[in-house]
Amino acid sequence: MSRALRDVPGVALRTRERVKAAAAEVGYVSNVSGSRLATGKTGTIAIVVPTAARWFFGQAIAGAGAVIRGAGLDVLLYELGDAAGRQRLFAEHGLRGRADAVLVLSLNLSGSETRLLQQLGVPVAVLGVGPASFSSVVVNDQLAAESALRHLINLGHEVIGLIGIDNGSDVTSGSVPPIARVAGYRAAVSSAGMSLDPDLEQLDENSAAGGAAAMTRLISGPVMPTAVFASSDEMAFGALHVLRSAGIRVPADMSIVGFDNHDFAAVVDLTTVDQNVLAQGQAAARLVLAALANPGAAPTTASVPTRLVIRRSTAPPQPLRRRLEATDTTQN
Amino acid sequence: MSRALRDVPGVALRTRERVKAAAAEVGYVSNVSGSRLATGKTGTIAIVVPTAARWFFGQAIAGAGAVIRGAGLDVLLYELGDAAGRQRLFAEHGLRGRADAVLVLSLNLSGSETRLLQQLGVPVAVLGVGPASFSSVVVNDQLAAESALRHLINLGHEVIGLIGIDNGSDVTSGSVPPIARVAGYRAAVSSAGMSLDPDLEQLDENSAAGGAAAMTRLISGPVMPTAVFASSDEMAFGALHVLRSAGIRVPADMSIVGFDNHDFAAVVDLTTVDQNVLAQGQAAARLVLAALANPGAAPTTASVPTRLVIRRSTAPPQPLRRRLEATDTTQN
DNA sequence: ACGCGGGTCGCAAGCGCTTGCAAGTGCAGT
DNA sequence: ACTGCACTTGCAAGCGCTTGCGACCCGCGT
Repeated sequence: MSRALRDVPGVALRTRERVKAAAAEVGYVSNVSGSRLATGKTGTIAIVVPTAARWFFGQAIAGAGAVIRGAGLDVLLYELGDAAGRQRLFAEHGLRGRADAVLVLSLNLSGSETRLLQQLGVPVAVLGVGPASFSSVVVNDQLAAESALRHLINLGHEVIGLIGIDNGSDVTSGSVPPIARVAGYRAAVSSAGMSLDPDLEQLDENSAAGGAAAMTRLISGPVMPTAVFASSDEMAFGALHVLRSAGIRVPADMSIVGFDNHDFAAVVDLTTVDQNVLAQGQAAARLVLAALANPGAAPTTASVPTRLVIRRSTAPPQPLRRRLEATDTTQN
Repeated sequence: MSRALRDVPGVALRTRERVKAAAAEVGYVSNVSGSRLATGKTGTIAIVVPTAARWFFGQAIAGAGAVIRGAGLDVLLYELGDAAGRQRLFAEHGLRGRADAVLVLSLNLSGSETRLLQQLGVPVAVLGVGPASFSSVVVNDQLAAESALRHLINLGHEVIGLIGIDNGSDVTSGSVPPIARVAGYRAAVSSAGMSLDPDLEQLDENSAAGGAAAMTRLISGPVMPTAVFASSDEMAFGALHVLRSAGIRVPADMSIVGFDNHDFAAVVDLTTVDQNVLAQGQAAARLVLAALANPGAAPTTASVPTRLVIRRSTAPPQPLRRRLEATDTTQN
């Protein structure tokens, strides 16, 4: 008897126990498909993500997954992979009926994608800025970037470069942060009375290679900054590599601050803005669980705080001084 | 008519088209739960993994996921998280009826866990060494470690340290490689006519912090090695950090080689053993798909080749020379 | 023109579970 | 001892899909 196994009221305690004992004896396990059909619920939440192979998404998946599993639900993982994969998932009815809710991690949803998600008829929450019709968890990227910049400004830096994220046409990348972080950079620089210089803003793809390329452009440009704000730690890592190869010492010759607090930021002593991605994932999952529990409710927006983590990649600018020999280019 | 939509033979072409057109018009999408109940297949493969938040598993999930999705199946992600989560998944019938097959990534399965998986009655494949009853994809860790060691030996190193993985009681860690890599280290050292010294073998948890701790012990031990083999890149990163802080230059004063070819190995110029984790994930998925297509078949073992990637963290040992000033401890 | 057979079509019987409901049980009140 | 009520129990009707099978249609051969 189904009611006994599921602890539904309306069954005498004795009967319940008898039934459970019998079930255990035979090794009976209720068939999931049957109950899904009968109830219409799948007990599953879909997580849609560009790829699981990048740090940010790994963190977010782990955070969200823990909360979802804690609620007794399963997680169905959809990695978009590339544009074709993205198309496939959204265009066909790839998600229909497979999950009770969906969690979209850091994707710039197009209008039609938003519409398709709505037509699914299940709660949707997004990580990052998204359509107003969905719950979302955000980080104040602009403010966070500004705080990083103020740190550099307070140290006395007057020529500060930007390494920004240029998503280009890459579907595996995130959403709005790129712009917001650039805006934070500009706001802080301007309000410190310094002028904005396009040569000091170098955008590239969000990766170590992109960061390296951007830094290369900065240190070979018309004005050499004494400090650089990188929009992601991965880009900062690439930038550090270039600096090391070029014999430019950090932080003596150049300060650098990143964004993320990636696991390896501590390993390379990178000052960075900590955005707790794990917590963001958890918050997003909680939002979607709340929507599931209370279907009528209006979409909510949760905000996760950031904080600046100061390590040893930032220091006051060195006043005109002769450059030491770069004896250590190969040092790690 | 179900047969028309699914392109099952036995339906006239004209009828099929008519049905499809009508379905499209009404926006009809077949109910997944219904078909699952009727067919007994879920169209889903479960991936069991300690956590999605680490590089290795992110890569493996992405690799396996791409193949699974390519076959038109969904992936259900189970992260163990901790011992309790592991217990929960295996002990209760957490997986029963939810997936047509399961892929276990890098877990040392206990006897009872193996038995429970077998009782699921679905194909199981594992990434890493596992029970003979399951298909598996492996890497020859010992040979790979030996090749790394031979590289150091050929460079002329005669005192080579080991930073090894000590899983301790951590469930979120992997399987057999720790031992195999240590064995490779010992085999190569011995066969080069050098003697093994317990002080040169430092085990710690597989993380940057663990690598740092192990390296600290090595450079403060009774014999100072001129080269070190680290069993994972993450440990090597931590080790590099310690060396930099200590003013020990790489590779001038100390060579170091890692294992993994982690995304950031290139960024820190780390010589390392590339084990194509993405390919391992793909291979594991293919194994499980094959088992699904051909239920009777005996378990297979696929082997993924490794290769040594030489970067700038290894060089011949410097013969007795005076140590330069460590002016650059803060450099990045 | 009639019969036959290959090819289609549509009905209906499940798949295993949930749940409303009628029947049944036991106990307290009269 | 009988009636009434609250609580249990077990039955049966779906949930939406797949699939075996009988009914049917049409065109061919005789």
